[in-house]
Amino acid sequence: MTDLLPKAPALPGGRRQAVVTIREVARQAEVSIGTASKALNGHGQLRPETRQRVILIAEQLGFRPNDLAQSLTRGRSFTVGLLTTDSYGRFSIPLMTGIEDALGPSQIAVFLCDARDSREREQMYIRSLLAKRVDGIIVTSRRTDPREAIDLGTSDVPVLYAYAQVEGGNAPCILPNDVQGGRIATEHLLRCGRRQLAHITGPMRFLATRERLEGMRSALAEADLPLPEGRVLSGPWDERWAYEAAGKLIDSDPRIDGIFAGNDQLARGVLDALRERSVLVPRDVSVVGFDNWEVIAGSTRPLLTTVDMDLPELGRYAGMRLLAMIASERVSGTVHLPCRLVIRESCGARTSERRVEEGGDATGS
Amino acid sequence: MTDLLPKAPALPGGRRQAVVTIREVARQAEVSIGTASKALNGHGQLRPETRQRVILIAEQLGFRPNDLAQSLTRGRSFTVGLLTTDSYGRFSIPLMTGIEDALGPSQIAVFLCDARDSREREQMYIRSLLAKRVDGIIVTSRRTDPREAIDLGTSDVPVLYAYAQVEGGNAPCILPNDVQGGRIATEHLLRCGRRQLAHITGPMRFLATRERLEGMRSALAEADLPLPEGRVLSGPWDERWAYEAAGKLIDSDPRIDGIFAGNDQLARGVLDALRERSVLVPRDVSVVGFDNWEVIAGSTRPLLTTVDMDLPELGRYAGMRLLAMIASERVSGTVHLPCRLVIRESCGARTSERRVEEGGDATGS
DNA sequence: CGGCGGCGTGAAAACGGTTTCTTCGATGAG
DNA sequence: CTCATCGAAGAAACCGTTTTCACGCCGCCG
Repeated sequence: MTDLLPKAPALPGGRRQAVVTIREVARQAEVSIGTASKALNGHGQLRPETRQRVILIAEQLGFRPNDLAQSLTRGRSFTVGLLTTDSYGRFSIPLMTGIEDALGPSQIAVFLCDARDSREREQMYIRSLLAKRVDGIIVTSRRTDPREAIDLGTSDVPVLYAYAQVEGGNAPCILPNDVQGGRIATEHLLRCGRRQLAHITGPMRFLATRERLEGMRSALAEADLPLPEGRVLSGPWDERWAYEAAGKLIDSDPRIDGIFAGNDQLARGVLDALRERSVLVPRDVSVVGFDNWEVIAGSTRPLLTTVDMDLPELGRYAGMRLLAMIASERVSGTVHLPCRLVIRESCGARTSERRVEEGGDATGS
Repeated sequence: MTDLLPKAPALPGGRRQAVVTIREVARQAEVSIGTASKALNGHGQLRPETRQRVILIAEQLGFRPNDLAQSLTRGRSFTVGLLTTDSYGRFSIPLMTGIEDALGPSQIAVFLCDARDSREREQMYIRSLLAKRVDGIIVTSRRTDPREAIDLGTSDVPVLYAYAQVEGGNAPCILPNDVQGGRIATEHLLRCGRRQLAHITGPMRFLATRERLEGMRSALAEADLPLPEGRVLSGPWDERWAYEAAGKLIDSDPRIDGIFAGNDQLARGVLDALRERSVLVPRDVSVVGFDNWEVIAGSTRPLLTTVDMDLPELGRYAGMRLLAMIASERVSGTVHLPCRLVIRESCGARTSERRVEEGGDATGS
């Protein structure tokens, strides 16, 4: 009599597992479990009539196959982990958006784990992801400096680094092309007729800082323009520092007519300093930022022209590559994706014509 | 002929599942699978010697139990889903931090899903979470206006709304106390000796906007001060609008000595407008913001005194309640958690003494 | 009319664990 | 010396689903 009751498994308390299993579907459709499975998955050869009947019953009952059981037999979980140290979500959320877009069609879900810059938390998450038998792991971060590879133990789950890279080795990494980003920012300033350029940027210990500067240098070199030491100011990623630095710079060197800021926050500080000195942007000086962080670039006066790393696209690309790795293709090496310029008001371009400047193609290395 | 292909082997290609199973552990430890399981989980009665041997072998082999299999027998997955529509991560990431803190000790992992404001995506994620047999779902959003309840079909998985609420019904919701937040902001202005207060805030269709205003009104009423209609300006959540609004306001009504802004972005616009008019903050006018969004509040001049909703704490609280629900406790009704004031420079308080003002206790409703 | 080859279906073995039920031997009490 | 007891371990059922394999039935051909 009561032996029909599911005998309340591990769930403490008395909550009933209202979930309907394939057993129940099979019973009501008066077929075997195996047949029900085939009917629902479009496999095997069944009489169309039978198949329809099973499907109908399943729908009526609101049957949803248990992913856990499916994963167990399939040997994979249709899930990938996104491991991040970016606790603000500034980079990881747009990245995740792109990854989901790439993985969605394959029915793969993405699991975001925030390691909060702690080695132990990271290791904990890795173990958890491996235990969940994820199909792959994407590692991302708050900046693109090389980091250690994650430790997978004996597992051979595909791992890919997106907006993050590994020191040495040839693990697959997807990165924005900071050099090209610095170059298009500079080229845009030149195209606006600016010749006396300066750079206000973050600490030189960051790879991104150095690469953006390198891009600027190369663009200037092509135009046969110098970049005197005094016009490259490196400090903390701090708006107030940029404000002060820009103030001093423009006071001591009023000929400057174009400033490339290492990120949007710095650019904002620069704009403030200029405005307070009644230096008009973009009439007197053009300013370009980096990041296209909407909350900043969309509210400065004037609106900020800035470089966009297109993180969603980077995520999509990463997703595609991970898919290939899951399909056992050997993927390795670093790929740099181009940045694009988002033109707003701070360089003097017509705001009506809100174009986007593309850089080169993706380049392997 | 190709009708044999669809059987798409779980793992395409030849990647070897290098993972060691409990079978392998049992074999090498020369015990049965059941015994191995007991040894590793501290169950059953085994000779200490046997138990140790199994554990040792398991460690050597780097054995990690397959969560999928465990979840299948246990009937639960030790995973909860965090469903958000906040594509910036501005609210969901801090919230997630708190949730993880609360759930971590119970070995429960958190799955962040970004529905991106699309009903279909949301439904898709819900189905996916249910299929993964999550132990619970926390719904969050970008704003706290009531929304529809999510549709779980026949499932009875515990659902909790954090920084989000459901219209009607008595689903469990955890919200910041915007009224109290508005009140402590106003009280602080009063404590700084300000008497001619104004409010620059977002659209009145947002619940948060109305509640913060209500809090301001109640604080002023207690102090027997009026809040004339003309001193409450409602517009878009847009820094530039606030900049212009504050400018006009202060021009037309120079007696104003305190401004409470509906969020930090608006506060920033206000500060800019005042600075351009050489109105000194905090000497002439005090300004309080709302949100304590570090990227803004930490870089205004002067640094912004603002209300913090303490999302991580809200998350922790939500996590605790969800835990109770998972343990089959009946939890319902809305809970409001207090906001706190983060004192920086924009109100004239000593910056050295960086205190935090607490509001009342949590209040059920 | 008897084998034969589909077709449609059910039975059963996986997947990797947990848990209950047995079994078996050693021990202590009567 | 016998029997009940207990400790330690193995056997087996189970979780929900997929997939392989075997089986019965049908019509067809010879």
